[in-house]
Amino acid sequence: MADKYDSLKLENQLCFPLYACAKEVVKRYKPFLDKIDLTYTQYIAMMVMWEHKIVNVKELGEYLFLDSGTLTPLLKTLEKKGFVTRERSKEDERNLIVKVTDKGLKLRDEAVKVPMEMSGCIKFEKEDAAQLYRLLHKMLDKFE
Amino acid sequence: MADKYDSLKLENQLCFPLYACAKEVVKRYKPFLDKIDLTYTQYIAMMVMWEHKIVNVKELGEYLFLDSGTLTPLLKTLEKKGFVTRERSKEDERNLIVKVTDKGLKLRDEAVKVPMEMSGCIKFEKEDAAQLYRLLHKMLDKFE
DNA sequence: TTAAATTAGATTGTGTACAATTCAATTACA
DNA sequence: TGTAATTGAATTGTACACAATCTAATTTAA
Repeated sequence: MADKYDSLKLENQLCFPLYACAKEVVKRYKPFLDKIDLTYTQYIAMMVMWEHKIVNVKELGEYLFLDSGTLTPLLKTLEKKGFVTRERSKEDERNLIVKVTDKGLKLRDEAVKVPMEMSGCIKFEKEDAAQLYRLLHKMLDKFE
Repeated sequence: MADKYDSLKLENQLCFPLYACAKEVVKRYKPFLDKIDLTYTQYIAMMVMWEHKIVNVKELGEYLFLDSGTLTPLLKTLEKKGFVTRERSKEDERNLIVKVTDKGLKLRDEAVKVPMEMSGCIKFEKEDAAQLYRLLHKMLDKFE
């Protein structure tokens, strides 16, 4: 039953379950992230901010694999919500310095609930999760 | 060095490499898909069309994990490009029947090059790819 | 059999993603 | 030193993605 178009079947793709899984997982974050007024992309941006406190847009983009076209409006939104501040660097005015605010830091105490709630929602065996984590990072490494 | 916020570190997430990998892979399809005038989402939609020839929007959405809000404009675009036709079912006018056209079928002969070109682009060992495929489908299964 | 419930798509509004371009600041170098 | 090249963000335009809502067609059940 093999034919020359087998490589175009959805079930023979690796990219498709990757694409679909990522979407489905992000979708399942929504009800929990709604409670702390963040979208998924804003949430991972805040993860970087919580850990590093101060970054510029370029660094943030490298952490998140996102460019200024995505980050500029996203950071303006986070600024409007009061979670970060944005200002040009004095040493090099090309750099935009993003800082987490007190309000942003307070949000962290709410956000710690999210990973807990999610782990209750997606039941994936520890072994499998570890394997998946390893393989995805192995792939990501090839992209840098 | 463990603290109560460890669960919020980017490096401790499973969702993030999933999200980032999916994006990076789709991005790498672009130069090849440009040559056949398809976006990634249009490409996977055409995969379903090449295999099934005729589907309605609901079925297509179930294959692709997408809803009408995404598919309606996407199918209109594919119709404009001449790759599919859209018409209401006579038996049940709620159903919109999507059919691949001759031009759409011809495109398949160009599209078979894409998986080949991609496999040359992303070098992932067969063993790892198989593992990753298995784990992603295992996760997708939990979402249905 | 007709009013209520359900179903399939379409529409609207918000928020990404990203390629391509622009702009201003800085750096390199002829 | 002054011009060219580079760099970091912002902007523009296109295309998703999806929640929420709407509409029309069909099914259900009283």
